[in-house]
Amino acid sequence: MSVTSPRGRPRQFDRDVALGIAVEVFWARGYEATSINDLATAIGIGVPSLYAAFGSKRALFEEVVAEYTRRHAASLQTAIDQEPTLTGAVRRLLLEAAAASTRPGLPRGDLIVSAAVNTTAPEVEQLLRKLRVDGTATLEALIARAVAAGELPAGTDAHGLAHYVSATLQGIAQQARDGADRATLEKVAALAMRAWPAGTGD
Amino acid sequence: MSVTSPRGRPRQFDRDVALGIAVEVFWARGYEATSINDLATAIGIGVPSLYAAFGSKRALFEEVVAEYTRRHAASLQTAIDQEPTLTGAVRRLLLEAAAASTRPGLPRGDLIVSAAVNTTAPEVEQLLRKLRVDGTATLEALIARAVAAGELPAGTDAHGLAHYVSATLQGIAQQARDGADRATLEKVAALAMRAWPAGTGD
DNA sequence: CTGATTCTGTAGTGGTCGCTATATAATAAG
DNA sequence: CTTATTATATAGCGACCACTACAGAATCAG
Repeated sequence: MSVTSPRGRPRQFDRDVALGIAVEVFWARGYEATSINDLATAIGIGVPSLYAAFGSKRALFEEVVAEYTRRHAASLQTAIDQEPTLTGAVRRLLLEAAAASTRPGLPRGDLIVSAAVNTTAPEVEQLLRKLRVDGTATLEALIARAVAAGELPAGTDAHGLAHYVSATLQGIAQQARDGADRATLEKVAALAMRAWPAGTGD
Repeated sequence: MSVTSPRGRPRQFDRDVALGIAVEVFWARGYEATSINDLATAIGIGVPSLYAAFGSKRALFEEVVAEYTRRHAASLQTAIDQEPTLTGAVRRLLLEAAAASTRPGLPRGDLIVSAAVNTTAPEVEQLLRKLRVDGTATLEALIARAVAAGELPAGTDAHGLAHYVSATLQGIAQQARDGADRATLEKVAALAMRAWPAGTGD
């Protein structure tokens, strides 16, 4: 009963599959360098079908960003939920970024970091920038809380430390785009943890 | 005598000034988002004059990259030449990246890092990628030499450490583009040095 | 069946891109 | 002056961009 046939000619492709393909194309080539024609060809449909299903390039990209986050992004929230300490969560976040940025069969790097760096569409650039800045702010709040809770030393600079971790995460994604392999980036992640207040570990 | 008038109608603009303007426009907007028309307008000349002086968009961009490096880039070589230790040179490099990425009146971030991230011109992307990768390789060689010379501990992973420093440099540039101020990025640079083998200092 | 509805393929729209043909303006050489 | 040479401005080239008008195809309800 939940799947009642809608009226009219049925769509000849799976919208979710199409969205997944769009994620990979945008991830690999970026927002501006990906044309509607590229997407339609990769999905295997005509251009008007793509517009009927997703509205516009911008709207599709917004769906792509959400879907990418769901499927592929190393999540700060997941790390927090599953690690007992913030120190462990951050180390895990860095290691997962190294792995996720070099997954065989998937584009390298991070869509949020590199898909809209220098575009003629400022709103798209701003969309990803906001996600990055919000992530840093969330991290800063978590660090401040950990300091207050005594997990991290009093006097820890939450603002600087959050920006340091974000910079390292983005640097790892960039290095992956430039060809660094997973082992190298995991070393980068491990090295980065040496600057963490508690030292090298938990 | 060195400045003899060439034959024909003289050029009505200063080529070096024009190049400097092109550096700032490409630095601010990136390779692909900057049109020939944008450049000609910013310089204050017509499009054919720009082509007569610089050949093509690609050729102009190559000159821009060289000029940018000369005028604005924090130089590893300069840091090496002026600092007695590699440790000091790297710290200086990181701090100068923080400053150079947030200079008032100039575009934020680093042209080499962000001007050609996702383009339809693979050769341009490759040009900047090569500069980044070569920089990392140079750093790795310097670290290996410092280990051999006893400045850094035996067993130091030159490959991982070089990629860590490069990742941090690129992360600093990205954060600057996202709005981080100089003081914050200098804290990031200082934090990054805590992962350096010799500890926090020189 | 008819009629309403929705999707799909063809074939465009106007706009911008990098680049250039052409004519004219400005200089030096003779 | 004339002639050669170089720079400039106008105007436009073909290619691609995001996007869509329109007609036909495929499904529904009745």
